[in-house]
Amino acid sequence: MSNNTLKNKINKSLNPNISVDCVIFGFDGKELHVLLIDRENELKNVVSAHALPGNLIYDHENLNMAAERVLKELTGLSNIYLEQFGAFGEPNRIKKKEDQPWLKAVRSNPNARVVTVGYYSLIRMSDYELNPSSFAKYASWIPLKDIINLPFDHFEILNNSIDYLRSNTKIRPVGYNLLPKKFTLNEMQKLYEAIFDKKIDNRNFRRKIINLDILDKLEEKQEGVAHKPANYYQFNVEKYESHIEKGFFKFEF
Amino acid sequence: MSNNTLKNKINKSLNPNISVDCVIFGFDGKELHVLLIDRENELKNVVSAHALPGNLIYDHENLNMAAERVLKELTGLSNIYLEQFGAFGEPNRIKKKEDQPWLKAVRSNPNARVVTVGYYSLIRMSDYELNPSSFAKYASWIPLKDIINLPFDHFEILNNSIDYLRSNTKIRPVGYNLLPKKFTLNEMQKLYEAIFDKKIDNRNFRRKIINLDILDKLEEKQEGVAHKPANYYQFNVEKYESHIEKGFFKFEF
DNA sequence: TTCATAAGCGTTATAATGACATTAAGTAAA
DNA sequence: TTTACTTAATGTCATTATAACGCTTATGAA
Repeated sequence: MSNNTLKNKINKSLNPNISVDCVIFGFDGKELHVLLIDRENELKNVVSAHALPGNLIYDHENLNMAAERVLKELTGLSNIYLEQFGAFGEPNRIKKKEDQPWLKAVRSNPNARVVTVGYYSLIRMSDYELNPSSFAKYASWIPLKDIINLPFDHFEILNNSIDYLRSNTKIRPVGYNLLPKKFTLNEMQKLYEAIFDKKIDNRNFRRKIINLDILDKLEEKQEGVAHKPANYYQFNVEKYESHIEKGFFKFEF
Repeated sequence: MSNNTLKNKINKSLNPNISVDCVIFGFDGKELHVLLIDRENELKNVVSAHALPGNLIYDHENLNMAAERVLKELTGLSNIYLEQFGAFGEPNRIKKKEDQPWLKAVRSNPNARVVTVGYYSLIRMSDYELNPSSFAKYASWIPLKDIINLPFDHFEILNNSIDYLRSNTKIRPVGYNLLPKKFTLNEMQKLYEAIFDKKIDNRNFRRKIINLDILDKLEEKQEGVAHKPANYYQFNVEKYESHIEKGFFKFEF
């Protein structure tokens, strides 16, 4: 084996100690959902069938690339903007007894100590529902409120990601990756209500979001609805980006 | 070797793939400083003598523990509250040519791919100046503005930590770990000015910080100063904690 | 005594906030 | 064609937060 071939081989190898886990949030217009993989495909009778999509990284890829790859491999999703929100490194984080069978089934080195880096993303649920890849059947949207435990430290990771999402949402606008291209202000408000899990006054929400000056009001209105049709809006990407660049602004209710 | 001894040996081993790096900020009343280690002690003629204190983690410790240990080993500092601000995992982050001699000098596996987790802390500079441990001579406070490059990706890590510190400071009060136990409002203002690198109106600063209701005004005043002596304040830990618990508040100028 | 220095206080005009109720525009059903 | 139903959309007001601004005070030093 030449030096080069060896090098390639090394570079393509999974690093036994570092993984990424992805928390993918979706919004169906009513509540937040999380995309979880169904481990029954790999092992019957696992204690908790669902888990965050995650896996070891390759030595030749950076953490973002790894998160994107792993997400694609496990759910079929690609071209997703992922944001890192924390590293999780308790030495016993994957040592729980009930998690061992699954680890042994999928890892060549199931006893290695693994530090994982958490990534999260907000996506349009419809994108995933409409374009299932061959892998898609192994993952599904679970309403956030129905998730009461997860294997490993995934439940802790999930809770961390929610905190992060909320913090983030308070200091920059959210929804560009989560709402449809065209959306009504009420749809956007519903999203904020879902994220913060509380009712928001509609007049104040509108005033505030309009004053941010990151949305363009379109000519188009809803059609075929049995009530006053709502105006469609879309993000003005330029203003939106510059707003995020410029930094913080308060966005609380 | 018994199974147990083997286990202990494994548990006590450095993980070749995961490190922590610490960005320790200090404040001397005027400007922010960063605690950097001096690598000349380990290798003469390194391109950049200074580096962030950091090293590989042990398999038996979690990331926080590792950061605390590494910091202690390299600088003598202990009992420091460290906060994670990000993971850095570019595959080539420690592959720069000029960094290789040092790596070869200090690492048993200098070619391993290492993902590092960044921690930062704010401490009273005087604590470190007054209590140098035997290791202390290998580290020193460098004014932030004088740091123009660092080995590996440490400069990027440093810049990330500054962003994080600023973001953090905008949404929660800072200074509990950075200011002396007793401090004047002007000292606190100077700290905020150092963090944001801008002048703040003193009347508005006072109003805002007082309204937060996290400080206790002490009876004590400055003594021996050639001007009106300032009142000392201290953090009211209970109110301070509950403020942080409760969550966000805007603190901008 | 006065000088230099930083401390500490207060007002005002403007902007942002939260609380609150009614009208408008469309479809569906009677 | 009228009425009912549903969600969209708008405005005011009292309160609070903000930014901008200048003067007085307490002390040690000269």
